[in-house]
Amino acid sequence: MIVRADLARHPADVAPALLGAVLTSTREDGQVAVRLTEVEAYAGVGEDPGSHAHRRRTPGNTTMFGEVGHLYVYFTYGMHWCLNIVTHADGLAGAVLLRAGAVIRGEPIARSRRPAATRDRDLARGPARLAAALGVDGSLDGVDLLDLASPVRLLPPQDAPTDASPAIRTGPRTGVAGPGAPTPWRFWFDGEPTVSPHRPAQPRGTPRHPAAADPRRPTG
DNA sequence: GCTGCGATTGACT
DNA sequence: GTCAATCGCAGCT
Repeated sequence: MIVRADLARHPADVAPALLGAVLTSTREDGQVAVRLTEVEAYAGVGEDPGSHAHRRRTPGNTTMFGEVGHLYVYFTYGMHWCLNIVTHADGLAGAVLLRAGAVIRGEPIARSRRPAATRDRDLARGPARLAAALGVDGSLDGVDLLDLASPVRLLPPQDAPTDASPAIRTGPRTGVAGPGAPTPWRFWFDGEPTVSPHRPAQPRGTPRHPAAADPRRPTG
């Protein structure tokens, strides 16, 4: 049983404790459960340049400033949803990004939602893939993960800790550049095949499209 | 009002 | 390894 107080701490403290926890989503087409294998911590205003809440509260990040234990869902790259669990000490804004997991229940449903996945381990391998496998989008932003009646719920690890539990590893976060980049706030299970490949942040200022490329196309 | 870019992914070479 | 897809928001004018 996960209680609110477990999440009312700094996201960097909460994040490793969430590894192995189970996220379940119950949607119209069925229930899918995922065991978390990779997470990243994002702290609040001023403290963490990589966080959505770094600058100030906006309509888009309001959930991050709200009660801990709620789901923060954001839209990125014009097509992907990403899931976070709101966690912070009193009066701050913080969240743990759910980067990857292993589907432990409802695999056929997850597969139907992720037709591009060719292997089981790819069903929830990556933040947007995890959201897709669970069937979660922006309409579920702000739901209480600790409410029994919620469509998305957070449950403690189902297996008792044993010597065989995978070691937790840490490293710099994915896609975060600038002053906050070296902060080792990415946590994952060592050797887990569902952990997403780490991609270093792309340096800014180097145009990806050469000037010769004209975005206009002839009609056709 | 306009512009650039992002806590990404999948297809293609 | 490289690159296109696609849109809401922040920052600037």
